[in-house]
Amino acid sequence: MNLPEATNFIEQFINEDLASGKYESRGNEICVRFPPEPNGYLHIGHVKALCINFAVKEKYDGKINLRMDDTNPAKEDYEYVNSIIEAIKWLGFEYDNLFFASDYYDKLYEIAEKYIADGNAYVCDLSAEEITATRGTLTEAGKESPYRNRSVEENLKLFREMRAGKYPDGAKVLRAKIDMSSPNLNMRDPVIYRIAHVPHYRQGDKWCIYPMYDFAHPVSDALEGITHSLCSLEFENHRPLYDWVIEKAGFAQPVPRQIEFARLNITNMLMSKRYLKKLVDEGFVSGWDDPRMPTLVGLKNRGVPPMALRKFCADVGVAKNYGVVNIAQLDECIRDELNVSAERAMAVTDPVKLTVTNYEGEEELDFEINPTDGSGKTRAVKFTGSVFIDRSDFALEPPPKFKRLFKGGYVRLKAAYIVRCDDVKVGADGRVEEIFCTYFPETRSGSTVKSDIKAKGVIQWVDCKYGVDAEFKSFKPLLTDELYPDQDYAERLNKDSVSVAYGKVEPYAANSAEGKSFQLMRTGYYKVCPPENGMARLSEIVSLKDNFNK
RNA sequence: UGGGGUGUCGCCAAGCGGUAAGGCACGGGAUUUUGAUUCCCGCAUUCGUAGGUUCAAAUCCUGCCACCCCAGCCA
Repeated sequence: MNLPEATNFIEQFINEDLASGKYESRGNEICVRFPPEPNGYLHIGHVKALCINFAVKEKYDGKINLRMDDTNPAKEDYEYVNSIIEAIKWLGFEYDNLFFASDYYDKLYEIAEKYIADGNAYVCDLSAEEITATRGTLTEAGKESPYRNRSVEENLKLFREMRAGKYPDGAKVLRAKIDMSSPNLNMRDPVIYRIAHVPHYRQGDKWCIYPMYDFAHPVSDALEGITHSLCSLEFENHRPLYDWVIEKAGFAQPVPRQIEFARLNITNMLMSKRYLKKLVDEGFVSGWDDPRMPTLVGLKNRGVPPMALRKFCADVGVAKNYGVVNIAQLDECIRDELNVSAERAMAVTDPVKLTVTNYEGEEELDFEINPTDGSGKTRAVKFTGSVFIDRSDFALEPPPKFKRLFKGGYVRLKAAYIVRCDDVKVGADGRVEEIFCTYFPETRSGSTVKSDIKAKGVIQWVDCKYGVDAEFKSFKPLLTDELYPDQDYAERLNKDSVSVAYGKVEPYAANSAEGKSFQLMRTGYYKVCPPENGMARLSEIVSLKDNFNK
């Protein structure tokens, strides 16, 4: 199932809770949730959270909810919720329920009134700037708001008026009454409701006050009966508030427990929604699904198999250390998946003509579709004795250990014959223009005839008569020097991030369905794109390992 | 300088008092009609650091050092 095994410390907490008998009243059912805010597309960083949560669900035979954490109407939209649902489906995950925090607005409001009634919340008239100014600093306590001790009646009246739309944005907020001198800034009377005369994509104009994350999230978890609320490290400081909110709301035991883990970082991969959105908005990429994007649609569009992403997360594991995984590890997972699933095809990205001078006519040869899947299946490849080979497969002056072709040398044309290079036509500029060879009929691929002729290497080729013109596009990753570049990042990210080569490819690959992936031998894994003016087009998913050029 | 976290191989990461898993990367070898794959083999006497407790410590205690997070009416 490709689920992370290393959920170790998370499992430890869950096991503790289970052992304590905390969940006996609920049949010991473990319930988790994946709570994205629908304000952007899911990216590879989210896959980690998804994998961890689904691993827990699987391990404990529990339940998992997908919950849209949509409490900020200014940023959210259906476009995003749909994309999130599709991305999760693409990864092959099946959640038990789809919920929306916005469906809890009534309940949330009710709890807010309870807070007021219990003296745990108050309406504050301070401006945002004033609240910031009175919050104190890391080392100094904050000052209590002059509105902190309003009566329950007044608070209730004011809060209801806020809801009724009597006040403009920013005029008032509802604050939790906790401790202005807490060393944890999150406990210094955090705002839990703000006024925003902004229509909500699902609730329309029903509300003009919206709950804040710190209030809505714990309550949502509790309402759904979540037992373990897994989130990233930056919420550690919020945990006391998380617990406070649930306790004061009066939820019955067992209440959810928040557990934090380190989020995923990958070298050379930008993982901040904010920057990704900027790349899209400013047109540096074609969209959220641009193949250079680390979004799931981007990765999908590039041709990355979903299971490669899952395996990657499983390999990387879960911990609380801040870490940056080398992208080589991701690439390896992608190759690993494609190695057994992608058919092989021959292509040359820098063609040089090779003529077999003693060959006449044409024939069909058997070409193994995928030597690693154990099927042994072959397909036919036409050969006319006149082919293109890659420039890098021939050397005027072969370097040591060179296994490919050079004058006087022997090499096997993959799936065909061993040939010997007799002559080379070199242009005035020193470039090889054509290679002339002799072939040996008894060395035909698959032949049982014994032959003393041996070749050290095998090279690929595309027949001159049948080969198809092709464009090979490669995407370099969106490079960053640091994780969150301050400026010029978009220019740098975009610079040279696409490169194109033109060459020849077998008609088999050229005529394959769009989206099919091939391993272009000794080059990389490529995805078939729709052809344009008679030219086949393939785009790189990930390059192959190359021990020679290293 | 307050609080909350984290420090184990180049990069992730197990380990929870009994003498350092695994993956990626790297190096070497074997097989190979992809210099791919596969397959072997190697790769931390050492766990941020300094002390202490113990027959025994990466694991317990103490001090120190480094890095990350927190002062949104974002999530």
